[in-house]
Amino acid sequence: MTVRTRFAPSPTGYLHIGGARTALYCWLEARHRNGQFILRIEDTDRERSTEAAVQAILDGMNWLGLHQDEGPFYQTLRMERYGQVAHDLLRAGKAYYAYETKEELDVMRAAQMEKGVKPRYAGVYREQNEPVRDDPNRVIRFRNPQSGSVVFNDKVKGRIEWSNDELDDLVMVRSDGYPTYNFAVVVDDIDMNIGEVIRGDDHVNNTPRQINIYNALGAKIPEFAHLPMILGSDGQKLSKRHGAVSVTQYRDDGFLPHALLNYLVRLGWSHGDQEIFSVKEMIDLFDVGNVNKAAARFDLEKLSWLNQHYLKNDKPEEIAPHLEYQLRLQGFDPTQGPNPVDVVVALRERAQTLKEMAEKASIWYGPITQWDDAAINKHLKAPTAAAALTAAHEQLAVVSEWSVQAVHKAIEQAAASINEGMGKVAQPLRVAMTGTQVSPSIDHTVYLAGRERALRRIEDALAKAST
RNA sequence: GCUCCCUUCGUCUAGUGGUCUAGGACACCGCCCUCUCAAGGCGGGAACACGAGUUCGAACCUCGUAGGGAGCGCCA
Repeated sequence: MTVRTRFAPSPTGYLHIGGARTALYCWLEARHRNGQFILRIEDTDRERSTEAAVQAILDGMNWLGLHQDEGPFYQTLRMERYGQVAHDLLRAGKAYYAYETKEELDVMRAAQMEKGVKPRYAGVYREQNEPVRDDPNRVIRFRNPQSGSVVFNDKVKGRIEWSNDELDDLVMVRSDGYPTYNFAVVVDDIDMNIGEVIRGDDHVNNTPRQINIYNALGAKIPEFAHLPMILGSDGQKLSKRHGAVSVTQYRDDGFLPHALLNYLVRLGWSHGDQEIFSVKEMIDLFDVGNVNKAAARFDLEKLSWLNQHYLKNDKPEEIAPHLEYQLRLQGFDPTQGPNPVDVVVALRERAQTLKEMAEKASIWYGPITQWDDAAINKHLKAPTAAAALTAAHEQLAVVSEWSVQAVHKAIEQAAASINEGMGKVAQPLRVAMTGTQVSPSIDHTVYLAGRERALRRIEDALAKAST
């Protein structure tokens, strides 16, 4: 028997880090157990759901490569079905109509809070058996059992027991005819044959009431796995202040999807001491039963480390398209400079993100915009600078085939010709090429500039050196 | 207020009664390498929230305390 899991976001905003991890775990669990992964959009809250949010979620999932086997299904397209199930429950006496106004309910709750008891529905309609009547306040409530308790074995939290007298008669169908979350999920999960419900642990409290609905419907109860939250680096709830926003923001900040996936899979789950996981390894090794119970903090530095790990270890040809995306994002034309593959090779040990890489690469795709005065004074105005630059210019001008090796050799010869070490030539040259004293190895730095641009920059530097 | 959940280095975690003077990774510090910056190599400091109990023996089991979180909607 195969397992079906689902990711069921409500489209009220972008796909954030917590949601992405939930999606990843659902996807991994389905793949690991050879099952199906279903995507469902929970859009019954018409006030807050937007089409743009749906698109943002789809974009995020797509970028991460978490492709669903079925869906996306939209709850608003299943209205008829919810109505039908609600009426079945009504007919069976397991649900009833109630007519309190929101104000009446508020008063009820406030009074209970004041008395120090847990606020629960305590209206009259449960017992009154009121027939259907036309009333703008008419809702359908679930007749929750009043005694006994609900027990379930959460795959991450363990055994959880909930007394039924903690639960009240929740609204299943609102006065506007739309189903509420707790009712719609159960109907959907039954209809979609979801065998394992994996979601954030803010839903543990809802689980007992949902189990009661499963029972009322005579349906098989799925397995549950409630994932702990992801906190910001300060231990507080994730919010915009942490910069931890939509997953596509991580794309634009220069992270590789695989790096984010690897980071997320290790946040709350582990396999011994292993830190690096290919997607295949994740699928093979992941088991939602091994997920930690405690919330974890999001650590951008570790994500960055992983990102650089993949920058260094993936094939440069695979990284290059991502770098091109960044270059364009920063307003550069990747065709007006060196092959991005070569840039990746030169910079991958010097940048943790593609954004950083593109910033450092800007000098090869456009003019030097930042001149470091200290660098000019120290290296271009050094006593040997002019001679070194002139020698380099001579040697580079006659290199027959422009390659990293040939450039390296030319610079060596330039140094030899003026009886100086590499440093005396490399540093002025570096400033000439970049405007700063920091860059990749000098041969790569010159090579990537291209011969014409390199020679021109040496001439410009010579001019600067003499002023 | 009530209910439920959580607690190992700064952070992510290993650990399921003896092999733990608690292991790995990120970060941090030092050294080496070096044309700059990195990357890399080597080394270092750093944790079982607290208190009782069970046991020959507890990071691991039980209870309590403290701290943190979630929920108590015609939101999801």
